Amino acid sequence: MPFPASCGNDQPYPPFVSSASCLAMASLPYTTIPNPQLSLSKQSIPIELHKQSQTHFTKLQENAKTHQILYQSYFSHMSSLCKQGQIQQAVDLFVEMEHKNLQVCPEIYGELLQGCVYERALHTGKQIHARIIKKGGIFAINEYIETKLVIFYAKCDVPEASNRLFRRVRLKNVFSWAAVIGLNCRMGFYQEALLGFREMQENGLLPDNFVVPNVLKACGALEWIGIGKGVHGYVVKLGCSGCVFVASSLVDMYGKCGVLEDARKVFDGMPERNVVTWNSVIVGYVQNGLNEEAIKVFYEMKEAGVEPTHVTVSSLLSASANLGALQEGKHGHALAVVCGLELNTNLGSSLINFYSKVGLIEDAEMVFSKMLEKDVVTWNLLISGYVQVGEVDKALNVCRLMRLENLSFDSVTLATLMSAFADTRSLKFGKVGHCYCIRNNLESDVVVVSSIVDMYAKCEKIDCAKQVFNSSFIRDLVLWNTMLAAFAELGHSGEALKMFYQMQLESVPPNVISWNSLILGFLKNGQVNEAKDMFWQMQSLGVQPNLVTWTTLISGLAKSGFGYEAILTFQRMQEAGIKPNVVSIIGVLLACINMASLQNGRALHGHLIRHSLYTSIPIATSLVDMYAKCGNIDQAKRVFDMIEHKELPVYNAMISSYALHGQAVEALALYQGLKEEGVKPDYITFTNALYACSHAMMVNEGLELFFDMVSYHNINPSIEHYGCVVNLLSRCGNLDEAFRLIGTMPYKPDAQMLGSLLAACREHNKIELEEYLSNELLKLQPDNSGNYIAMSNAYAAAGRWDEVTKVRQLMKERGLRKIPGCSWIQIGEELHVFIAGDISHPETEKIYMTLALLGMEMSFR
DNA sequence: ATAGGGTTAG
Repeated sequence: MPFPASCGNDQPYPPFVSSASCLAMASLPYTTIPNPQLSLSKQSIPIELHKQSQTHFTKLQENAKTHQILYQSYFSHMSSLCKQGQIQQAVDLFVEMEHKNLQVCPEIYGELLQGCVYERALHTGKQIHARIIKKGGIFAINEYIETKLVIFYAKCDVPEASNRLFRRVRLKNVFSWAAVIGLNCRMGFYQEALLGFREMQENGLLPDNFVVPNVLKACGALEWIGIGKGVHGYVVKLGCSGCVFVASSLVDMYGKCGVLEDARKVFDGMPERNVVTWNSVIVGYVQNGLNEEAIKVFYEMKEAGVEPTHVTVSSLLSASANLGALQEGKHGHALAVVCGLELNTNLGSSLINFYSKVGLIEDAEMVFSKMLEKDVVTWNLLISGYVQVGEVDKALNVCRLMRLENLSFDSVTLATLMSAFADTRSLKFGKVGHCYCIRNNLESDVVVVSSIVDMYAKCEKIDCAKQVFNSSFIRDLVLWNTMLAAFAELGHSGEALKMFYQMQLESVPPNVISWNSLILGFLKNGQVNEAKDMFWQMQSLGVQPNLVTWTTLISGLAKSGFGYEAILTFQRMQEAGIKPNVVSIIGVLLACINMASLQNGRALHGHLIRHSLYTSIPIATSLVDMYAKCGNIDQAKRVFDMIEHKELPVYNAMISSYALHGQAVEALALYQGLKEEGVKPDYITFTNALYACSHAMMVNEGLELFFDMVSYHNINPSIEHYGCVVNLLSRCGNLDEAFRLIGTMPYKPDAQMLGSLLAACREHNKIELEEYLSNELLKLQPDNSGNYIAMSNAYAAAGRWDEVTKVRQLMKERGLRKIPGCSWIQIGEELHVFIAGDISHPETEKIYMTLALLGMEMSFR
């Protein structure tokens, strides 16, 4: 009994009431509904028919002689208006009927309420309800009207009224049950929906294919797979498993519960499928992280010739975004355009998400500007897009625009922003964000709390992080891991271990990430054996190490001086079937550097080429670094030359290599070269180039570089930059110039700078300055015994032997162990030596030997 | 009956 969806003039149509049939109907009891087919759906009423009814109505009104005929004509016209969605006109007509004192029957209220349901006209419906109550009698206690009222309130999303009325109805039918269960589903009261389903069956009513989809939706939302399977069995027994609606709901339910095998089984067994069925499978795969599968099904769907909808494209875009699949996502966008899909908030948001995940932020911006309607999700996605490419300022600007649109931030906005503040170490903004969360009750969201804790941890405020962590009463795995990682990063392995135990006491089982952080904490604290122990423990407890675990171990071993073991671990990782990525390869190259083993480095290079792992620029950059630091600058240059599209990091690595090998001319030539290639140098470039100059004592070139950096590249020099120039100037004997520079720089001179000045003073015989500098240096690093020696030497040089004795005394008092046997200094041809106490001290003996070799005379005091 | 966004480890 399908009713034609379209109603062109060429289509034969059931005749509407003719005047004759109207008269015939007039003799029937007035409860008769003119044409049962017409009550199916409001869209079914064609305009033509409506006009017909209008003419009939006027004609009848003129001719109507009897009360009943008039009533009937009103009724059918009103019913027609209701189904047209013109509820207000219908009500007006009703009022007119009352004025004419026409006797109305309960069905007329039912008809009006149905009209209100179509239009979701809550206010009008309430007025009708009020009239029903006012009328009382059979109108107020009429099961037909009561059921209609239940459905009306249910469809208008007023659960209180709907449930109260529903409880009063003695004879509950499938329709009212369906309405109430549906309402509970829409409101998110899934358990109530399922309880209703049970109660309905207990009352002996058979659920139909209108109720079942809602029940399955509730099962899916609650992830109650047991009940879901039960309903599946029930559906089969009822014989409605062939219904597309029911079967699609089953697919969706299994997908939501994560049982994709069963979802697929239902899907494969379906005799008839529609778009929703296909969409449900695709969505199921995407929501369970099986993005490749989702894309595969999408292509199968295309093959089957099914026209995609918004849902299809949205899901395809999600899968593409998760995989970073550029082609597929762009295909999705093209498809949306070709199919003429309107750019609604969902589709637009999916597009923005896709484009920002693959790094095409301009395309994301374009989609955003084309969208007519935007909601919080849309705005959040644009903000997140900017954060992902590191444009935090732009993200903040979008926040401002969002506020101008009178939209307020939600927990997603804040979590995104906090992660940006964590990445950029912006404590100030982070604090502002935290305050916003407190004011707007966003601290009740665990995700937000995690992002706040992480922000404080990354901004080196571990106490604040811990405080926020402690004040949160919901602690999920991610929050625990955030706190654990914070302690691990600092090398506070004891605290990390405490977190690790405590989370288990609070019934949160650790995952790979927890183990990885624990291992990192030990490695950062130099506890290599403990780290290795944890690596075995996790495996014996059934947690498989992943790429990050192996990489953590490899880099940690390399940094702790266990280069050989790091290389072995790298091999074992591959034996375990894990393919190395950029980070792990860089880690193992670091091992070669720390071992200064050119042999291992070469072998590794060969291995990378044989296994096609030598693909990315970061790896090539590390290779350059490795060859240079292992002593082979020529090989470093060869690797460098082989890189096709050179970017800044590669140049920086090569310049640093030249600097390391004292090849300042080559370093400066490369600096000129990168500028000619249109590459913009950064502060690292200048650090390396300045080191090269200072090493080669190229004063003019060094000063020119410094000038270039400040004037043409707008780079604020760091203390390291100043240090290079100060070193350069002082070593060339231009101490005055060096001190002038120190006077203008916005930093306090650090130990390294003072040390290099001290050395220059020594070289150039500036004894007074040496004394001053060693004093300053000692203030900076009171625990460094080398500084005491420098100071003692300075006093010795000045012949102030009393002061030397005092320094020795001071050292002893402070418990500094490495006390050398003597201080000595050569002034002109004269050598001054101070021997402290033990003359057989190894240091003293060393000096005797040296002096003897130099053929110098010694004067003692 | 089906769709879009955020937090943790190398």
